Amino acid sequence: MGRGKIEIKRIENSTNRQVTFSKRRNGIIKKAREISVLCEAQVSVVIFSSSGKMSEYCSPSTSLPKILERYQVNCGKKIWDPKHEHLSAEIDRIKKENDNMQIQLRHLKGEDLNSLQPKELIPIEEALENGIRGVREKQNDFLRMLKKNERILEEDNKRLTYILHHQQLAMDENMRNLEFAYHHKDGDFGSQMPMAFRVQPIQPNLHEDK
Amino acid sequence: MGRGKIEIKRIENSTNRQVTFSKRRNGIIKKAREISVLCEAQVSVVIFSSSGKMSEYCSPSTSLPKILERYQVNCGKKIWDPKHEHLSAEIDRIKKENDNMQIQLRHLKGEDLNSLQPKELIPIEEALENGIRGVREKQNDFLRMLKKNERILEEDNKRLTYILHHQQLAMDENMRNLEFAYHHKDGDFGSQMPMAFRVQPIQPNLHEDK
DNA sequence: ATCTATTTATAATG
DNA sequence: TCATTATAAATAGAT
Repeated sequence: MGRGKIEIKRIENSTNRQVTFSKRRNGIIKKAREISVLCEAQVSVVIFSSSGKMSEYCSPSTSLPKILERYQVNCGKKIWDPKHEHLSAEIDRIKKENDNMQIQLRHLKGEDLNSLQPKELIPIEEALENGIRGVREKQNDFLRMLKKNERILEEDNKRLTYILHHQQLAMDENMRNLEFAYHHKDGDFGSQMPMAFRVQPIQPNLHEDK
Repeated sequence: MGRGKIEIKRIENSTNRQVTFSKRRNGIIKKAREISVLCEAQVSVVIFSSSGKMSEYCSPSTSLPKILERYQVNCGKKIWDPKHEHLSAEIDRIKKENDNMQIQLRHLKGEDLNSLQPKELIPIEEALENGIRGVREKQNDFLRMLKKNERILEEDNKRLTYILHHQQLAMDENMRNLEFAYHHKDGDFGSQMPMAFRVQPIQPNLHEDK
């Protein structure tokens, strides 16, 4: 139905194929809609283009799950059975894996050792020794880091204290000079110098955080 | 498309409706087959007549479950049945459990410790110490058992050696008596006494087995 | 997208 | 249900 007749075989020209797909897909979906109205049929159409785009039609008053339900009842094919089997197998596989790990864990925790032969204890002992070595190493790393941090902070502290001390001395000197100057001009102006200007050395609690 | 145009609305005449259904159903399925060949599309069509009769088309090289799988992936709608959902949930649960154990195991083996805080190392260390204590205890048990076994075997050995020694003496005594008797009767019959009767003490290698 | 010559589907009929 | 056929609808190819 068109300017020329076409054979029903793959359309090689990709543009043509794409165009034909669009037209015919619309055609099918229109027909599906029509038959469902004209004849009270329940229709489900799902179409994937070669590029993966999906189109769908489903009669009003129903839904894909309902259609599938009827499908299974009707033709006896269990649509989901293969999927179920696959999932069940997967579960078995994972559970087995799980059990093995469970056993390994219990052994490492020193439980259920009665079922083991003396030779089987050796790799477990080695693993535990490796483990404890690793953990202790990490702990030492942390300790070293803390110590180093502490040392740096202490040095900072010392430096700051030193600077503060010298500032203090300088300020005291200034004060004395000011007081001297004002006493010898027009009275004790120096006594109005606010206390806030006096520097207080502080000891921040630097060792506590992180 | 026919002798007359028809409105797209329910066909009231039931015979007519049935006939139209047959024709249009064939038409749709033909079109579905055509588009899937012409355009490499994957198509699934399921049609129920008002009387409940089912017709189906599915592109070659695919199947309803596959189409539905893609459908779900595409539009996100969950159309699988409760059983399926249950299994999926189960898998998720077990996988999570698995991951947790995996992490625990790796930590106990002293791996992946960098992601941990110092405080988190403490329970791991304790678990490892417990574990190694358990393993060493078991090893000591085995050792004690072996020592005990050895002691028992040694005592047995001593006892057996003692008995053998006395049997030897008794047999030597008998031999002498026999030789004496035969020398004084009709010749040296005693020299034909087979050597096999002479008892050899044996030292079975009891410490090696098990 | 839109157009149109032609093919195809199908409504009516037997 | 099947075959025929006149006509509506779909669409291939062109623009």
